[in-house]
Amino acid sequence: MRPVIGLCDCNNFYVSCERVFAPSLEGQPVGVLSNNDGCIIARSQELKDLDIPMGQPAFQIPPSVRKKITLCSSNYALYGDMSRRVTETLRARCPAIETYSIDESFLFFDGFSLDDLDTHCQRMRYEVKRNTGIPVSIGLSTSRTLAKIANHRAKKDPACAGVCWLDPDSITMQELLEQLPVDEVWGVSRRLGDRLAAMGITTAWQLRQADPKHIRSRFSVVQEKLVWELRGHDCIETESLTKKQNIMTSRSFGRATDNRFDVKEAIRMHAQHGAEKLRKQGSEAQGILVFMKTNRHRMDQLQYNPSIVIPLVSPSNDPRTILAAATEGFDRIWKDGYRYAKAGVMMLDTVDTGSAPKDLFDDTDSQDKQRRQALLNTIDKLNAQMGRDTLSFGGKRETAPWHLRRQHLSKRFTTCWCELPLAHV
DNA sequence: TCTGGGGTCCTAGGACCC
DNA sequence: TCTGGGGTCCTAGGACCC
Repeated sequence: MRPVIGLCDCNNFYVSCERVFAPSLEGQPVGVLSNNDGCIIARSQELKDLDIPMGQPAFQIPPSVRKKITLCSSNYALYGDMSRRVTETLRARCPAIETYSIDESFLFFDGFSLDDLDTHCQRMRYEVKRNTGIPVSIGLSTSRTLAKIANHRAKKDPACAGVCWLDPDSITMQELLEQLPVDEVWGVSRRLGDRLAAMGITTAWQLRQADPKHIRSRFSVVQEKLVWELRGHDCIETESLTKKQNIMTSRSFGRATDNRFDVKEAIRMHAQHGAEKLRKQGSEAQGILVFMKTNRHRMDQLQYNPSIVIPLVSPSNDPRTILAAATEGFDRIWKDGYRYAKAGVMMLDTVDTGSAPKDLFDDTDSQDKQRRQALLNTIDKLNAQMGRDTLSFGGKRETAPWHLRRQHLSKRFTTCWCELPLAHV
């Protein structure tokens, strides 16, 4: 018997997080918006039932519908912390766990008896709900791809009560795969789906029956693995995702701007956040990429989307080094006369801190290095305790045009003392 | 007025080497 | 007609994910 893999997925995660602290939203159509209150990125079932699609720009929702629904700005401080709490609860019942995204984790049930698994998973669901208020569903099979499919069924079929085990070689599995359009399989999107359809493969079952070698020759090793996954063989690795090779920090601006100072300030902020993310994962970047963009939707405006890579002399996560490189990059690509709508910085080709060979020309003595490290540790500690950007290099203005629009933001209920929910007696 | 922000992996093809 | 053959490394770009 192959080992059982589970996929635990939080139901409508962002919406569920909002509902934990606003119970009146229960049963109501609720959506969560992307940064800048731009597009719908999460929907409650009630909102899905109103045929509001994923990715819909908020301003395109008809006023008649807009009146009936609640839209929230995204609150990543809240969602990130809730996600951590969900994972902690799961880990207590299943130590072999692999976080896949903010709302999904793979669970590895090696050594568990199949007979007890349903009860065990029901208990996990109950505990997550009790400890965090978040409803989850668990799908079980023998590969990640099939666990994903089982999870979908766990959500949709009331008879499952939130947990669904699918034997890869059962009739039930075959029937399910025969009804599943191939482009709804994890890893197959519309484009690939069209190419498969041209070969006569339109259902997940047909893909499973296809010759893996043939699929590999027509597509790539990724799609070949998919065939094996559909047959119940676990062959997709996801755990290498722990340390990021590149770290992107970027945001669209609340308002577009042609002001050099504004854009530079945004880039400097992203550079500092990037350096902070590097230190958090114990990495140093070997180079940084700086970019800015005009609004691609405004065809009536001049477009300019420059980017530049600035290599670092030696790998670094020191905000002053990163800032200097980002500023240099900015100065080299900046042009007057455009209305910029977005800017960002990417930390490139990260390596473990201290793993790089020593730079021969680096004459900083070790005492200097220690002082520098102590300073960075203090900055990180303060920002972690007191909130992001409590301490930063160069001031920031609350009114800068690049600040996010967040008109419907909930509180940081679980990560900020001054925003704890209040109980009224 | 208004349209997200991250990531990963794979392949093809060029540069370069012996 | 025919222009060596095999290998590595790097990068750009495509495709997909949440």
